[in-house]
Amino acid sequence: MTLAVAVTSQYSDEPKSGGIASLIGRSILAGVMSRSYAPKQDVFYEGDPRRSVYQVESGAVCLYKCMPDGRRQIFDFAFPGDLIGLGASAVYSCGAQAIGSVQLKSIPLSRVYDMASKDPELALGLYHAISSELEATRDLLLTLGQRDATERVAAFLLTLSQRNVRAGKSPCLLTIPMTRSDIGDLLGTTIETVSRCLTRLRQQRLIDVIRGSIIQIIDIDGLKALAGQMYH
Amino acid sequence: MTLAVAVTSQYSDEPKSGGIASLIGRSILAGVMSRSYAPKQDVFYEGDPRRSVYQVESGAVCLYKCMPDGRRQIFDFAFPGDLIGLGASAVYSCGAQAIGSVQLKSIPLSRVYDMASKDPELALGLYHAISSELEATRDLLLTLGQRDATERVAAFLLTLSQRNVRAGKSPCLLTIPMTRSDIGDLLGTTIETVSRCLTRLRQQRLIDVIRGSIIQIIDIDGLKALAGQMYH
DNA sequence: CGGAGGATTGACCGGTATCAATCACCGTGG
DNA sequence: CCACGGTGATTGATACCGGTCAATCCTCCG
Repeated sequence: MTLAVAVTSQYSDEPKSGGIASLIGRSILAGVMSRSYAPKQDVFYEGDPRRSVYQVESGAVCLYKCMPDGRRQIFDFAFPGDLIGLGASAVYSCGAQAIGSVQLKSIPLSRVYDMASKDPELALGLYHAISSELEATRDLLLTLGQRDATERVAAFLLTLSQRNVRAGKSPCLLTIPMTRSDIGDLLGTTIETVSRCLTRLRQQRLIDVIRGSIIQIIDIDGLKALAGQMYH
Repeated sequence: MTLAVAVTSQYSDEPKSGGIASLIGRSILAGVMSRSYAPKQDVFYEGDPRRSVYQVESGAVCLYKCMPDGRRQIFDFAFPGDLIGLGASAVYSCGAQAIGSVQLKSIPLSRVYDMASKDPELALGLYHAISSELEATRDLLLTLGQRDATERVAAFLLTLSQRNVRAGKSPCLLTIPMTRSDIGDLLGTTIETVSRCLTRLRQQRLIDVIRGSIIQIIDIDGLKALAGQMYH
């Protein structure tokens, strides 16, 4: 059995950075104190020198990039266990901002690379972590390029559902920590459209909006069908 | 000087896989025979077991994913020197198809991983290669999520321009190997809209469409301004 | 020269952005 | 404990960008 197969089977089912996160967690992040961030507080800005990698302990962080005129595109939300800040270039290629109150562990990138240069398994772990991010980003790209507004919202809810499953929680009871504006900036639409799509999904008896920030999925298969499958 | 800095400075300016490509090229791909692919021929399909990594010798390849109903999202075009097929999961997460006639070198992934498991520098090189892909994908995501049709086409032309520069060619004389349909599937619009935006850019004296597949950029700064900067 | 595929242009329509008003939720202070 | 205020969410009316359908044009080859 080659390392390729071993590595692949180890990480292929990780939606995001779970595999490498635990790897780094075991070898490096263990014992590191976590720091608190207030809602809306920036963890790092796009263009800052890339000094640290962070692991979310609690709360949610969004990764985004802004255009000169203020338009904002969110690339992903990071939840407990996820790593943020990995990348090849010398500066962060996107900013990171706390959604609510957040706790993060941080580790100097130089130390990560230092260890990775002596430990091929760790280096390949970094490779796999970024690969997973790339796949998730491509999925979102497919969503923005090909799906209409309702399908986008459905797809978004399904990724939240999958994250719940990964975290050992119910796939159908979603707590939404981010605002409609954040969702809009992720899906390339507006607050109003997100809201309208949610009511449409509610009217179709696919979901139930318990309290704005709490959404219950009633018909997850119907939701998957609407989003265009691909969520096996 | 830590390895982190060394590695960063070595790769940070590579828009895509140039750094790792040359690294792999030197160590592995040297001497490998290249194989020809006919226009529209598939290199690999989404879902195929991930066995090989390819380097484009000549021509252009598109990476894409299709939805059940036939909608297609192109993630990127690969040009000579670019690597395709890297990734963490056991199967290809997207398909690859030749745009015109194409020549590719291929190398078994197992061999790459085999070497990477003994050579941390190579492993970190894979990490950097994927990181660059991620950054390019995020840029496209920003384009699809936030820019209108004309801005998207402008941004697309500018990335082609940058690739030209990277290949040592003129930044303002673009040869477009892909069809309008391909461009539309990259930008999340239709053939007609792409065409209309090109004529609009022509009317604004920003470009000149020499012959459908040959476009001259007249005012590259104007084009950058229209796309919303970010192309320093 | 003629045919075929791709590109352009036009007419029309629908989905989504925009602008605006109302509503719901939650923390604060009376 | 309740009234109040502020922020975020929902809903409605309207405009417009871009998708769709259709016709014509261009370019490349046979």
